[in-house]
Amino acid sequence: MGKNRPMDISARTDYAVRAMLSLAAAQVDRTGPVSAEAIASRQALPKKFLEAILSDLRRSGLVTSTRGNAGGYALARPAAQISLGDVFRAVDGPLAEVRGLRPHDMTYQPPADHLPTVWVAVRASLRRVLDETTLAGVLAGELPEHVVALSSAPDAWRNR
Amino acid sequence: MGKNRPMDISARTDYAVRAMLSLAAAQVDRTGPVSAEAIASRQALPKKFLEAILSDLRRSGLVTSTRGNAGGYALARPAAQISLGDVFRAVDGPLAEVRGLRPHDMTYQPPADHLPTVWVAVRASLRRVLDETTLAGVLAGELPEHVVALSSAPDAWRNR
DNA sequence: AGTAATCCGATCTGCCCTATAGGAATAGCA
DNA sequence: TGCTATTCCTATAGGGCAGATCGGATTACT
Ligand code: FES
Ligand code: FES
Repeated sequence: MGKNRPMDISARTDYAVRAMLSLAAAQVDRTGPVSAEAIASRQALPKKFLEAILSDLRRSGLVTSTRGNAGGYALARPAAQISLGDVFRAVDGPLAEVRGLRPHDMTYQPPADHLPTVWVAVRASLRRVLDETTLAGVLAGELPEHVVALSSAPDAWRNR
Repeated sequence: MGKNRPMDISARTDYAVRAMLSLAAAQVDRTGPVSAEAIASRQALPKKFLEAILSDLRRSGLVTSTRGNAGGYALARPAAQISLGDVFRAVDGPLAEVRGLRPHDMTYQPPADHLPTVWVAVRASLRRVLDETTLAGVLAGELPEHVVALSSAPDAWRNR
């Protein structure tokens, strides 16, 4: 058995989301830009690694940065207009791939010829959760209805 | 940007599913056990690699094997009672993890404290697709209603 | 000038994915 | 008994990338 899970939320992605949530909180409080150091110490993230991740987020246009004294990072848009899907794509690229290709680019011989439909459904299902959940929503604990429904199902919290 | 996608269906998983579909077809046709060589040549898979994968599937109890002349592999249960989720778990372990841990085992500091709910929803969403799609369903092109709905949405087949 | 940040490139460690090789064990058949 | 086809097991190689850190260059404010 391999060790790479089909769905693996990497440290980089996890850190990126948590950093973005910190920036979202700062946006609400109307305080100025937040330094990497501040985020790192409050969320217990490795500082240098975090710096690299914030660079990715800046290059993707999700955050703005200010250099020099009293500089730091801030969200480029209102937290309600940034989805987790945006963050995922900024640090990891496309949400879902099959052997390094986009799901709909796979071609198969029978009897596997209906597989692309399943792969596309998997990706669509991910998008429904990640593209409709915003930073503001996570911050306030107000998630989309269907996300709440998914997470509150009987054994959604149990292993399988 | 990293290269590991959040959802990455690996070669091993892809091969496993295609091999299982071949065995499902053989089950319908009531022919005997299928050799690794036969599967490999018909689905264009690397034979030795496939052998290792079939070993995983056997250890997980999804397929049975017969050694010696005219031996090969066969599904251990009817194709309608084996889900893609079963196959995924057999070759890759748990469907979804966050930094190597189960989604509900993550603990966060505010303002990230609502994240576990989202992670659990992501996993639940995956389960809804993979655990309810069976080999028989993929073989016949008869997928669950909500899977068809997901895959037939307007831009489900487009990049984003 | 001094200070506090971002920014950039290089580097290190180890793991694990993909794939192959070689042969031992097994089962049917002539 | 020997022949053949096949699973089964162990070992191995190559490459790539995740995770993380260092040192310094650059920028901006006071
Ligand atoms: S490749 Fe089979 S145990 Fe992992
Ligand atoms: S770590 Fe930033 S480009 Fe990948």
